[in-house]
Amino acid sequence: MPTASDFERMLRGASLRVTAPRIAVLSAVHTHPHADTDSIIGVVRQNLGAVSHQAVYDVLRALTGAGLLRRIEPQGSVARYEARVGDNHHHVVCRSCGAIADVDCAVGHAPCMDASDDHGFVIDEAEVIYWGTCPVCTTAAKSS
Amino acid sequence: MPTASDFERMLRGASLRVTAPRIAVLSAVHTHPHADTDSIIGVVRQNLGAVSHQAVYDVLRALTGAGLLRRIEPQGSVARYEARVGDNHHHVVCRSCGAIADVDCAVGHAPCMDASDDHGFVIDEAEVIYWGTCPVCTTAAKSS
DNA sequence: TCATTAACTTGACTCATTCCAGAAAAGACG
DNA sequence: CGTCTTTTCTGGAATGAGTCAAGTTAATGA
Repeated sequence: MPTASDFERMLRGASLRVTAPRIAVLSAVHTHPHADTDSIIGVVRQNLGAVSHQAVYDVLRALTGAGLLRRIEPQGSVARYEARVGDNHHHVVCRSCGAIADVDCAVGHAPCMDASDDHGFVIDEAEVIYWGTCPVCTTAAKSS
Repeated sequence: MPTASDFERMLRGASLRVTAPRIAVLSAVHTHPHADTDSIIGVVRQNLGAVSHQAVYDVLRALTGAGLLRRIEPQGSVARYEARVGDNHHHVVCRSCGAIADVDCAVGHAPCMDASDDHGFVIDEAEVIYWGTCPVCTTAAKSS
């Protein structure tokens, strides 16, 4: 788990100013992967006290733009954030409870990047979302 | 292009009642692939006159649930609908203008279905979105 | 044709996210 | 260390896609 000074280094590395809300948000996303904005606000407030929701939205956007965070928003869900960036990985989402888990890319280095017919598009990223049922919900469904 | 009676047959096949709004929505989505809800409302009203937005939302949900339409919502975009269902295909989205194009699945029958570590999830669908720049925006960027 | 039940209308409402303007703090520089 | 400039934070209002609820209308099937 990165420390506050690690977060500070990350911010400086991205030429972003170092502020308490930013460190708190970074830390919150690291400890709560795939959390939605509201949960992040809650965690940040637990650590810092009063922080406006606007500040958290701003920080999330700034950090996402700087590449320190990644924003994901599966259908039917609000925006969620995660700290794993730069390694091409994807997600499994549970249709029943909305749980999200990370999935490393199945097919090697730059996978799924081959569209059969790209219609002239210049493709720079392939985003994959697996839909299914998580272990908990699968068990619950069987026993009912 | 399917006719009104084709749409009627599709609705009956899904044991849904045949109503003017439903046929109009089906037709609108067929003629305007990847249209958002608002555009669909516009097209439907051009054909039928007054139709409440609620009716269109209801119809879209009913038809999506019945498998006659498919709902897609790329990040940063509102919900969009398309009529191509049942054939595993994906989408390319232009980062610049938001244009969407269909892409047939690159890797054969049930592709991308192999997550390297599924965390115990039972996966039933893999959704792929390619991000890039469409031909129009690529050209525009070059000439500037 | 009539009864039943699903679908549509209207209008208010929710809720994530964004916009705005002023106050505060951070970093740079002398 | 103190001032200046820029960026960030606060608080509140606004936006907009989508939903809820109650009542009316119309499709279906006997």
